[in-house]
Amino acid sequence: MTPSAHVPVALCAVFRGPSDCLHYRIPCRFGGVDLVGRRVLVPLGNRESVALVVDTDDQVPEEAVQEKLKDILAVVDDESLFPRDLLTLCRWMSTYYFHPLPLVLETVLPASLLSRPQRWYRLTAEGRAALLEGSREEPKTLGARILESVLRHKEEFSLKDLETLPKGWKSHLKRLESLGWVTQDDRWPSLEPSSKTLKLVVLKQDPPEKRVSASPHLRRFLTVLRDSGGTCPLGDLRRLVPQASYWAKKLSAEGVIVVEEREVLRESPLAQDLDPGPAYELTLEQKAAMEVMEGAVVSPSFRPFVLYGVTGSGKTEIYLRLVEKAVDLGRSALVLVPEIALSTQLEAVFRARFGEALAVWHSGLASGVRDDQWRKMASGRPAVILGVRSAVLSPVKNLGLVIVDEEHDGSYKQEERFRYHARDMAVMRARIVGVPVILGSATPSLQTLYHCRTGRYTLVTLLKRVEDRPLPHIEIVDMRRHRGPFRVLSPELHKALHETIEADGQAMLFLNRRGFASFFLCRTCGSVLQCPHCAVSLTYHQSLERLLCHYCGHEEPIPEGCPVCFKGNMIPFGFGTERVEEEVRQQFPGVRTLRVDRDAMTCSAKLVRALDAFRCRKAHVMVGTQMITKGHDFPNVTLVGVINADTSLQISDFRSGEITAQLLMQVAGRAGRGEKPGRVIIQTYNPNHYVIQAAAALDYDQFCESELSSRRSLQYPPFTRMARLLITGPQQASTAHAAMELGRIAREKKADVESQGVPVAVLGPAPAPLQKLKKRFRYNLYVKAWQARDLQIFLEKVLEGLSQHGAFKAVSVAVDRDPVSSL
DNA sequence: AGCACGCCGACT
DNA sequence: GTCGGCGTGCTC
Repeated sequence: MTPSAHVPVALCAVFRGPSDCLHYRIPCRFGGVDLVGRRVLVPLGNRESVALVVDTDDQVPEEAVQEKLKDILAVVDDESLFPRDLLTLCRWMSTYYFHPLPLVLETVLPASLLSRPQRWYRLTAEGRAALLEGSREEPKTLGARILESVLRHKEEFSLKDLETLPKGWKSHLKRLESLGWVTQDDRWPSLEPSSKTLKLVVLKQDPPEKRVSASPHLRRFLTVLRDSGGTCPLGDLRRLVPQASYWAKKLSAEGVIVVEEREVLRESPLAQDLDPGPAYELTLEQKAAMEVMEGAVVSPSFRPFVLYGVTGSGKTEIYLRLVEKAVDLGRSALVLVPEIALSTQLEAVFRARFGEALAVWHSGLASGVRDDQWRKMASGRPAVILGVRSAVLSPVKNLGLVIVDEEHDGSYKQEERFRYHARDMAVMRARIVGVPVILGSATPSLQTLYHCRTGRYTLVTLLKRVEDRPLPHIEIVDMRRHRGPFRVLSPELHKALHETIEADGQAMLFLNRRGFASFFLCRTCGSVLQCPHCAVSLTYHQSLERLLCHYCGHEEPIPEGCPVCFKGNMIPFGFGTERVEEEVRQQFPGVRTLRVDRDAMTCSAKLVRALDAFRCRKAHVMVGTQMITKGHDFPNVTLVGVINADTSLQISDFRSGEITAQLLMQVAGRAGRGEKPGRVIIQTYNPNHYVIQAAAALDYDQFCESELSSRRSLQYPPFTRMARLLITGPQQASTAHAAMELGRIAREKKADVESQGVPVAVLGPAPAPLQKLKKRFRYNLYVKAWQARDLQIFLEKVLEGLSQHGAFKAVSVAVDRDPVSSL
């Protein structure tokens, strides 16, 4: 057949299929409808797969492809699953992050929408007769025998039921099929919303007063019902009124009430009621900030704003009012928060303000809840989405405003598989839709501040704390002067803790290291216990009495003696949060402590409870990691101690200074949020380091000034654009070889592109700081360019044809664009 | 990701 | 001699 240009063709991303999108013909019966964003069933090889139509007027590149075009078999959805802007964003991300579009879409869509129709099998009449005949010879393999037994006893079954069978059933099933003893048919997994029904009690008439006064439970039942406006979920009544079920039954039989069943979407389990709090007057500064940003919300246009406000300057109230504005105008708002900050006061505040319209989106959501949230948003009524990183990929329709709170936070960057930056994607999404985006922080990233200077972003500042609370007093303790037990709590910090507790205040101690001791060392041979899967030492956890790898989760018991020399004793070295807590307990008997880190806080509910307990002053001292630094407001905290300010400075990365400065400023911001003034003690071995000095002066601007100028002279981001190529493989030698080879290729292509006037740089390869992780060896190769598009061109050239290259057989190359971590 | 094809060890 | 192990390679 001659290839015809008139055949309509769809570009499809096949789920659980090849990493490139494939073309399929659109049969006439599907003509005239827009298939983009809908799922279709397509033939792939000898099977049928589910795919998402990504484009319909796509040009088929080669004639060779035209000849093998197959037809779309069926259209699955009645309408697009995606708001158009989200699909556009996905395609853009696929290109920018060098991540295959089908894989991007697989991470965006809930799992329930990815699955194929299931194949069901049943015995035919002929087959039943044959299998029940006694004289038939038993099949040889165990799998086949069990299969026959299943066939005899079960009416019908899917492939899933067979997965656990021992080998041999697959081929036997085929044989039975060819004999005509077994038939199969395909069924779609149920696509109905897996919602539950809510029983709603509606008051129809008032029962006679005499009866009501006779029963206190009935009286309460009616009071609650009336208080909630005559309509109340039965579940709520049950919780508040004894014997509610009995009365509901009785009253509905009498016609006093009606119980309606209504389908509801499951909610996030974190939903909780809270009163909206007193509406308060905005400060002059806040009003001015509102005025700058309001316009872009009212008549939407793409405008990036940076809300640079010191901790406690009231950024949240501005978010709330702008979101309110967008919702009032019938549009939706997307609010991104860092990982840890969810399930905190911010959620409560949003819940109180927006109630039903709020959808919470976080990684801990059960899959069913996530499916429902997806449907809720795709259905398109105006909503406020409050969520972590992945919420930037939520199918919110009719977006009117995007907010990224604490935009400098590292948790916006996904550090595995699909390494995207949610803050950058939030800006991109806002740009695609044409709406304003607000990046808020007390310590904006240098990249963001740089965009303000170049005029791409509009800077809005809040310099004053609400109610003019004073900034905390910062003290630096030179730890080089302290030995022995004072290495954990210096005499200065000890004294401050003592004074704080005496004065009935609360203290927070921060250390970004979990566990009791950082490593276990043999006194005789000096061996340090390492993780068998990663190139890191194991951390000693006293509470578990075990050694843990913080990177892969490996754990093992404490060895009796040294497993290397069999002579020495192992002793713990270095310290983490567990040890800090123990020191406090020992040095301050009777003082109540609370430890907040990943080990103590196994679920978000526990974290919420712990933070509430601390807020209610159930503990004097809270010891914790990153977790305690974000977004919490503890009015009674007057002392903040940074146990070791150097941990994040030691990271071998050009961003370590920026990260440390932000961390210290944020931690300091936790002190003195109430009426009492705050005090901050920073313990460090580098008291003269410019980052520590800047933090002590609470002068973030000054820090950024000097950091930016050094970044400029070193040609680092934000003045250049970087990408990291992470080479990993199961063998040391072949991975190292592939890394070298990639370096060679990159330098070869560098010459190519530079001859066309595209200046780029190649750095490395070098073993990654984490040389081995989860049984894989790791190497880094950095490339950089002065323009994003130049970097794109260069990366495309370098990666082109790598899969065919022999050195990359068992070795994979991951692209980490705009890397945040060098590990 | 599946599922083919294809080339080497333990069984009839 | 077969059955079946899982190593590469393609799927519009």
